[in-house]
Amino acid sequence: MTDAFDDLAAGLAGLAAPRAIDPGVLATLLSRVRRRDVARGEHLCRQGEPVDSLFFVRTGLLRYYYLADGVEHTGQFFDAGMLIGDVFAMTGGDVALQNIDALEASELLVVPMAALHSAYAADHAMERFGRRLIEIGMIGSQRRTAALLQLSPEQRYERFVASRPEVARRVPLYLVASYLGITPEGLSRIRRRRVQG
Amino acid sequence: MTDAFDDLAAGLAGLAAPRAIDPGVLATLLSRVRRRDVARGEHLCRQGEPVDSLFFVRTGLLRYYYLADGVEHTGQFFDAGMLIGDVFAMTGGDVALQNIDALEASELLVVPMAALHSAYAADHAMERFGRRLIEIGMIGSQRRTAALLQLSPEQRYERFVASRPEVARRVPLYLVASYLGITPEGLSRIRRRRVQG
DNA sequence: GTCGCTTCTTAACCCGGGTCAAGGCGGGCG
DNA sequence: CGCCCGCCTTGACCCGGGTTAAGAAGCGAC
Repeated sequence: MTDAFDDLAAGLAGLAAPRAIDPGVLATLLSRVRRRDVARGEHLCRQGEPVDSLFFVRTGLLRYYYLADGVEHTGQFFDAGMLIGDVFAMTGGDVALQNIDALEASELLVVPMAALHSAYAADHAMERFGRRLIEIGMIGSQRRTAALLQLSPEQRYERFVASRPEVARRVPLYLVASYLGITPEGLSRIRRRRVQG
Repeated sequence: MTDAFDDLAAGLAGLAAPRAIDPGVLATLLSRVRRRDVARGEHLCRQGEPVDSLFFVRTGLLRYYYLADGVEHTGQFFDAGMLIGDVFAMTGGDVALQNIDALEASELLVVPMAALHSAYAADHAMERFGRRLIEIGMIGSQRRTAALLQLSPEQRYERFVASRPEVARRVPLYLVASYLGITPEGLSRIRRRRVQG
């Protein structure tokens, strides 16, 4: 499982690295991490159903989305190096509020929530690390809210392409539309305007 | 400062109460909490400026908002019993990304971030409590994102009134509009439709 | 009382994106 | 090879909310 640690450590290097975490606690946590390969289209969880893990994306691309009267609304995309999980389910909610599926064949590391909670309980520094992770996610979530409030669909599209060009290339446009909160037809028109005007 | 503790404890009772937190650590934290009364319209922080505290709302009503080319977009309202603070500034970002102001004359408890971080460092259970707080905020933020993605302004208004009737009564409509992501005129039309039919 | 400010509403016009319906295109599979 | 299906685009029409401009109601200050 050393390679799992390397990937996780590398992926999380941008955050305050887990320096002070007790090596034994970390080893125990990592020993419970499993690899999992998922095919494009495969679901890791569905809203209303119980989940017991969160996922580290080693390669590939995933998203979480909400389903409202037949329409999918994409919350966020996750590519290599990111952690994806249902926060509600992770914090005692037991069932997921979101759906998570793979947009490409992906290679994941599966972190059992029970193992994570054990690690939190066993080591203060680990708990702190978890707090930082959520805080960073919270800032991203608030930024997304701000974007939805203050930008037009067209501006959101430009900003999305500018900030995540890699993801924008790999994701089909109808999913980009569902992330921007518009229809595929709407996005198509926006793109045409950009080429012509 | 006992009354400060009571209020905080009562306000946070809905969360996993801070039972296991070391009494000494808690006492030290609470000893550094100060009361502050703010007038309607007063700002607690502005985007781009440093902040060093977060706030517990004892009475009154506040909000945070973003300013984009002269237009205010309200992120969330906070009334009695809630904690309000700029997460980015609270996590090493140093300056605020948000503006916070009082919509009514309010009575606050001011928690210095330095004191909070000391308490986090001093006690594992306190750190965990902080993690839970952020997690709960994160779930709320994701719910808000989902609402903006999948509901029309009209639906968002209905849902807002249904879920926070107290706040809806106390907040001027032009601020409700800025929370819903529409203009006061737009909200006015929505309300008229609802009355007529 | 009245001046002035804030808040809310109304009306007219505009426009972006939703909706519906149709068609194009490329790639996988039989 | 040819078919089908997933993905994308286009066009026509509609409609909600933005924009602009104006005015009404409430209310505090003087």
